[in-house]
Amino acid sequence: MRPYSQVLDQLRNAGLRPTRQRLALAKLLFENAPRHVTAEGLHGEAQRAQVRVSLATVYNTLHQFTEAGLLKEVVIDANRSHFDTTTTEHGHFFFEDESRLQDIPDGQVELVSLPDLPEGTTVKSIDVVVRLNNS
Amino acid sequence: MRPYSQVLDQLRNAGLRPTRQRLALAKLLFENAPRHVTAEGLHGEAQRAQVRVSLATVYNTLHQFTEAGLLKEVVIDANRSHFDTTTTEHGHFFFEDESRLQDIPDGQVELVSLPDLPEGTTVKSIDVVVRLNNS
DNA sequence: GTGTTTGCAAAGTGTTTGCAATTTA
DNA sequence: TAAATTGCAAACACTTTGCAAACAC
Repeated sequence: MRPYSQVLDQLRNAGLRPTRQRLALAKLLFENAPRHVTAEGLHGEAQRAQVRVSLATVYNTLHQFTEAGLLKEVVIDANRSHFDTTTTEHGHFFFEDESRLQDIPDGQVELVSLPDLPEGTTVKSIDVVVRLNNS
Repeated sequence: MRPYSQVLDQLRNAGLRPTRQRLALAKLLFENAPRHVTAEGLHGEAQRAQVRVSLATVYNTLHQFTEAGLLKEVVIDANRSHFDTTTTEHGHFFFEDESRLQDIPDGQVELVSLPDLPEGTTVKSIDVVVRLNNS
């Protein structure tokens, strides 16, 4: 839950100018958070909301927001990149038939323990995905 | 651990003719199992082993083997498809800096419990990925 | 022989990039 | 007005596909 009002500050802190496009995309993303988007999907939404923004800019913006810590990229789907407004650690359901992502409520997918790490490595993230089929 | 000798039978059972290309790829895959490959990587290996096989055939073969249950596709990397000779449930380390995959030993990444599933769904698989950075 | 498989090259898909025009500070 | 950002179209990387030739049974 990241109030949209904080977003402007976070853009500034990340050295990102609050352009019309970024603000519009941030609004779509964070006023409806928590949520998951693909570039294509967010672009379509923007168009439907009468926001003129190119697909290239949507891609750039998603990556910039990710670098700024506003989003987390979720690698789950061989065909498409997904982004999540929730950046804290949590698991995902992935509906294979619809290529749709859904958060697993906190506390429902804890690991028994952290595995022994290979020498000279640090954990970047731990991703738990429960892949689901209909029926 | 799937002995290479079983592979011929499994190809037959899957209705796949044991062609020169399939046998050669199966040999590379299962004589060195457990292991992880990408299409590009396996193709390179085949060439180095003097096996003439096209990249298109490598792709086709990897998918056919996956459908036949000989391999499991691991979606972990936004840029490339990875395949694993171990088809039973287990976690993975992913070395982000090298785009390399490694199995987590059995028992080191168990979940405390299965989360409540959304209505009308069944679990296809549960994927646990520990993403690692060097140092 | 008949149906399957292969390899090539072309097409496809999602994503990134170069650069001129535009916008922001 | 200097630097950042956008949008377009082209380029890209990986993957899939159509089809004629080669192969398996």
